Amino acid sequence: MQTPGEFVREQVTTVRSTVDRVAGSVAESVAGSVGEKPSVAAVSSQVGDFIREQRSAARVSLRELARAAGVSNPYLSQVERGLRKPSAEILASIARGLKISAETLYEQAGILDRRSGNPDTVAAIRSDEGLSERHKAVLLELYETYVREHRSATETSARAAAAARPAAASQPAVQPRNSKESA
Amino acid sequence: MQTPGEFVREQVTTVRSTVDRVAGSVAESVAGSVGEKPSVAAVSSQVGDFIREQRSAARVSLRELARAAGVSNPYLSQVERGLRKPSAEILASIARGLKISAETLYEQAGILDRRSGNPDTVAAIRSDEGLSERHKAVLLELYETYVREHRSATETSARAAAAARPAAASQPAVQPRNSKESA
DNA sequence: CAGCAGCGCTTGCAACTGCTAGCACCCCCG
DNA sequence: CGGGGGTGCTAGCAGTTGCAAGCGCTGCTG
Repeated sequence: MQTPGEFVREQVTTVRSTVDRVAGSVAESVAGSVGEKPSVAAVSSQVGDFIREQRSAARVSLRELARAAGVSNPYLSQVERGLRKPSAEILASIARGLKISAETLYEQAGILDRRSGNPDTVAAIRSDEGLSERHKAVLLELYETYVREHRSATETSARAAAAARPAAASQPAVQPRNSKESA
Repeated sequence: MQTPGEFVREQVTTVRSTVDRVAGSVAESVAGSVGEKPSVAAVSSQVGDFIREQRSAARVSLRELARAAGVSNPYLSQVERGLRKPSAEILASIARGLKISAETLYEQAGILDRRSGNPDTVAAIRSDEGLSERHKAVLLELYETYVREHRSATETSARAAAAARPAAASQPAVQPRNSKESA
């Protein structure tokens, strides 16, 4: 029987080989939704629709929002109708005008991927100076993977305890073994 | 002892960096008189410097990164030198090529606010309720491994820097090792 | 009725982004 | 020496972004 330390070490080794594969898709998980030209048009329309929704909800005219945001109203109109694809700076300005977070619009625009997990943990890893940027990216990706697993495992076990184990085997090399060890 | 070629190369490098510094301050003082521009120029230079650093750390040529990122190498060169301000999409592509998260580059570019995290990554992971205990252990082990690697790379770089000081090779030779180990 | 204020949108343009073609330089080989 | 491979950068250009000037429409007022 393995000691806990050995078990962890083995996991780390397994994780290492997985991490190399995962690392290649790290920024892709963020950029993937921005990569393909076809979806760009849809995304422009999405953020435009979203802006219009928020503006309507706030009962603000296009000109009022444009003024508040510091952008031209014709341009804002074009953005809302998906005719133009605004830069991040413009999105941030519009967010300010709408009194919502810029990240919200970035996500709608497909610029920023929604992060799972605890923002504090994410921020801790991101700001840790003892890590290289690449290692940060790898840890964050793994962290998110685990959080998603934990979440789905929690939901699955809430539904049917018997089905919980097979469902946990949906993730790559790491989780299956983990699952086996606990069984 | 330096060869004549090395000496000339060193001189050219020195001249280059001087010119860049002077050019940078010129652009800054010009932009400063326009009001908003200064911070934009500074930010463009910041993300460009950061990209160059990460690229050097990864021991990747400009062309290789450009290829990996799917952007043109002249454009990447201009971005690194702060001559152009890339869109979020381009930043995400570059991040993918560098195998780091896009958010990192967004932060450097001033598009995304940096969230100050818990200074203690270990504590953050430990107290994260979105993780199972096993996953916490795995993440922490990996984290420690990475920190150790980073630390030894830093120490190696400190030694290498001392040895390399006469050659004045402020360029990478140091961190590539880190990159190799993680790759 | 005309005039005014508001609404959102059209049009043309300057500035910018990201690219291609090519340059200058370096190193190595036959 | 010339040729090949690599490096990073220059210059010109097409397409895009964000703007200003202006349009057409609606409702209200004297």
